[in-house]
Amino acid sequence: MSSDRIPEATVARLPIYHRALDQLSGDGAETVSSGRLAELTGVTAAGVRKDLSHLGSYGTRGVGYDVRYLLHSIHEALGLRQDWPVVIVGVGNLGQALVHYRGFAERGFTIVGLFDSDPTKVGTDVYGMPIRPMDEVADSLEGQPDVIGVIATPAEAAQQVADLLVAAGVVSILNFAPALVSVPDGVLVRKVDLALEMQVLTFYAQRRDEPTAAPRTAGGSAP
Amino acid sequence: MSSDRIPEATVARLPIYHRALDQLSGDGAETVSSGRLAELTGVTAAGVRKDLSHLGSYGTRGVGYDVRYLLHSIHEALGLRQDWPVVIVGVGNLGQALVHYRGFAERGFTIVGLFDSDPTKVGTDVYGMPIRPMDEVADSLEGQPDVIGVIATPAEAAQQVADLLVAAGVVSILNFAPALVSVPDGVLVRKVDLALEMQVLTFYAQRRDEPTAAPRTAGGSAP
DNA sequence: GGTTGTGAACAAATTCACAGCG
DNA sequence: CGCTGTGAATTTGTTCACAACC
Repeated sequence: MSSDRIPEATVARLPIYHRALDQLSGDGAETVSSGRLAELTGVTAAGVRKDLSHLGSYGTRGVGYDVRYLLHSIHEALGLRQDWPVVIVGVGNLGQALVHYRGFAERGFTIVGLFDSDPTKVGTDVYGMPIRPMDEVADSLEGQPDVIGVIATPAEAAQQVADLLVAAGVVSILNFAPALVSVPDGVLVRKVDLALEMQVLTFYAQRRDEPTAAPRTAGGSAP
Repeated sequence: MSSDRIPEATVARLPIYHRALDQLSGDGAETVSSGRLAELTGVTAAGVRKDLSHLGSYGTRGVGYDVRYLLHSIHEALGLRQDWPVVIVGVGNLGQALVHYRGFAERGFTIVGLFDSDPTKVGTDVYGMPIRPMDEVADSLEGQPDVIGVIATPAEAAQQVADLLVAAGVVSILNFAPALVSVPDGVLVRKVDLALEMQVLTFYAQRRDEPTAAPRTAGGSAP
């Protein structure tokens, strides 16, 4: 159903479909079946159909989905029509990796500011962008709506940085620091924890040969 | 129940409890209640109790959980008693970020090899570790059991690298490339997608002021 | 008193299976 | 005939509420 609210689990898979469709589109494919999308994404065919049905994007029975139309629908649904300004706080290796990350620019994320508390970093450039001191965060966002703040600092600084970002008017935060940050209502936070997935992996790895539990060839948000 | 299989959702939260307990332990706390753990992790108190009940780790009614004992239990459950050797393939910014990542060494992950296909990188050092050519992956893992392979290459190379790792005997893979990799049965794969969470964020961000769906202050695996 | 452990109720997500349609 | 869309069944996960216990 098109008008229903899209389930969280489905939302988490939309970027995966988006990527697959992007590739299919680049390869010149006109249509794609749920079965083929299943292969490309690791979701089951029925799962693909259910997910897509929430978008209201109609496929054609006996044929499949129109690649360009579906890509467009998901693009819109994810809010990727507009460009999203991003500020990155903490320009260590992870921060730099994010600056260089191709996927960002490709998907409409524009980095508008880099900030770090380390005075030896402030003033230097990363990819032509100057690293600025923390106390300039608020000023630099003056008048910019819908800015996404990225926390790429050590865990200890995370809450402080989150407070700073919120004070500067940021309403969406992606937190790479391995720490829980609390924010006022109305501010969205999502977190990515590099070590967490590794630890989940060891949980299943050590049980690999035991007769017990069936693990999974699953990914962070796959099958 | 101690003997039941631990639900996947619970497993995904164990590292979060582990971190909170690590901190509590460092602060000298002897016991902790499910309510306090809830505050520290963003899980509900009842959720904490249910999760911990799967470990069979008994708390004490009226008192709470013994911090050190619980930390130990989770440590064991996650398989962190042993040291896990890790090879990183792809030493771009992300690969380097992983090499520098404090959390890794702290949790018993030891990087035993860095590999890259770029000849200008091969031979150079990162943090005292030499970057080696791809064709040495198999040799370098000779006789090493339980190695975890990390894919930190661009998407195009991911499948190829996965094949290489599997051929070298790796049975657990953490994939940071935004691509699905397929592996034989018995090989575990988990994936982390840096851009995915950002796109999920924009999905909810654009709906922020609409009268519709209630978003979430949720994180990748939180409330 | 405070806090755990858990069955029972509820909600969300996945899988099945098939009718419906091009 | 092939493939979508979807109700129904199933599984998985979360929340509630309270008895059991220190």
